[in-house]
Amino acid sequence: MRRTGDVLGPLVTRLAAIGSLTESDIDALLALPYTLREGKPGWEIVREGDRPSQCCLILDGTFGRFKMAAQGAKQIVSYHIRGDLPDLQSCFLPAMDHTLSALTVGTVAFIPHAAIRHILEETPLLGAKLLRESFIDSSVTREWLCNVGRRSSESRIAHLICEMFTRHRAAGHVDQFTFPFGLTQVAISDSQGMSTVHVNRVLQKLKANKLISSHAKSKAITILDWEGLQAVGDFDPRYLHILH
Amino acid sequence: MRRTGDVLGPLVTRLAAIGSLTESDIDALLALPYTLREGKPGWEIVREGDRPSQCCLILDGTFGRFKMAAQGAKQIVSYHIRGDLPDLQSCFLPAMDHTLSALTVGTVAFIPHAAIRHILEETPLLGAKLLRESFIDSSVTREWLCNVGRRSSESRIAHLICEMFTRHRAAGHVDQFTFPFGLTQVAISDSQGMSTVHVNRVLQKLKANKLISSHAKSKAITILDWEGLQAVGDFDPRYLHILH
DNA sequence: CGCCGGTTTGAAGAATTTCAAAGGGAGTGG
DNA sequence: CCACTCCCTTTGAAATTCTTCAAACCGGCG
Repeated sequence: MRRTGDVLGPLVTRLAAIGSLTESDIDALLALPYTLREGKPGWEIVREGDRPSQCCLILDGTFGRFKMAAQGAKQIVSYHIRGDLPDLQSCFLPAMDHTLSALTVGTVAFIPHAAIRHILEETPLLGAKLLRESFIDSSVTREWLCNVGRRSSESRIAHLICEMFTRHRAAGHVDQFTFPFGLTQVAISDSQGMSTVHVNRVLQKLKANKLISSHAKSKAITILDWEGLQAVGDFDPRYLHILH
Repeated sequence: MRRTGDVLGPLVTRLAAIGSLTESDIDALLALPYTLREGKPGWEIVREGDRPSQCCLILDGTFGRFKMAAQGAKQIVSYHIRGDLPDLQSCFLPAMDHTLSALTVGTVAFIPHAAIRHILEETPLLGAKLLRESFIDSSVTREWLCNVGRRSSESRIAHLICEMFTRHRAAGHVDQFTFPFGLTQVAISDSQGMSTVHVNRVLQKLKANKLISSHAKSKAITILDWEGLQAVGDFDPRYLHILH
């Protein structure tokens, strides 16, 4: 990867992981205008109902998109890490139908819609590579639906860990089988449609079965048995559409 | 709506429901090349793993996209009716990550990827209107995830009925509060992550509470109490992004 | 030191699944 | 035209998973 020292390097890394990029693609991406911003857990970058004029590129940290159901129930519909463009849709649908917020400390770059539209209209081949990111995001949401709808709680959480490991690995975030996992058990429960208590018990079970271990201090997880975890989680990475 | 007698009229109706179309947009859409095909329940139009070279426009019937989880568990991730373009993503992601199949008898038009790509590249403004359909599809999937993850079974099914009613109404398929609903209870259970037995009981409860009534013969549902059904289903149609 | 968010534990209760079987309606073949 | 079959719906009852509630614990930080 060239010039990953650039601020927008994570975007290049991400798009390169899911499609091929030409030199001029990379130049165009790295030349995008942006504004940097940092925040702590709970920071709401865009809220349901907002009509943003810029897209958000995740540079560091873990972010989530969520919707509220009746009686304060929260459903996190996706997690986002370095290189993700979680709200490209806002270029196409004016009003946000969910909220994007920070789950850990993190940094994002805001890229004006106008700059994105310019790419989509003037260089549609590069535009298609950006859109691919969004289509993969949809694919991930479908897999999550499958997870919540049809997998046991143990399988669900194993699947989530497999997914986050695979995505962090593609983002170059992984040391062997250890990767950053700053999600609280509350966040996990809100994404998997279960209670916090149950998340806690399932995590204990995964640890007891020597599939994972966690390091509270470093907020990281180590996968002890990758094959076993994938089997328990019914995990097949094809839905992530990451090039091999 | 002009020229809705045209075979591709449902596409025009759909895109007009979610965005404005110019005369030349309509002409370009109606001039798209296509192949017609009909099928019965169980017909698999595109399968997981396929690399199709055309997109599928639904002209009649109800279709579903589904994924398989371990041990034969099926998760339906979306329903599709007249005017939907359920696999526009196949223009961007070569391999299908799910299967599209017919849930009732139905008719589709296949439109070659090349023709879609031509629109996206040559008339990006019209292309954006096509893409909007896909972004709304993602929004619907997120709402389903919220449904399955965080709503009670009664709320879930009420929500589903509200959604299908609203979509059918936008497609011009509705007579007062009666609309075609050809889904079996098995299909409902596979989409809502519950057992068939439970779906049956919840439907009985909705009927007992005078929220809906069903007509087995005509495979249709009548909503008896639209306000009440929306309240039970925690339904807010904004996620459908249908213009008022 | 004490607070605070997050994690862990126990126990009771509710929602939902599973299993098993019967009932109903539409279409098919004899 | 009847009998038969198939798919879908409906019912009952037991078993299980998961939630809820309530409280304790734990570690970092002001």
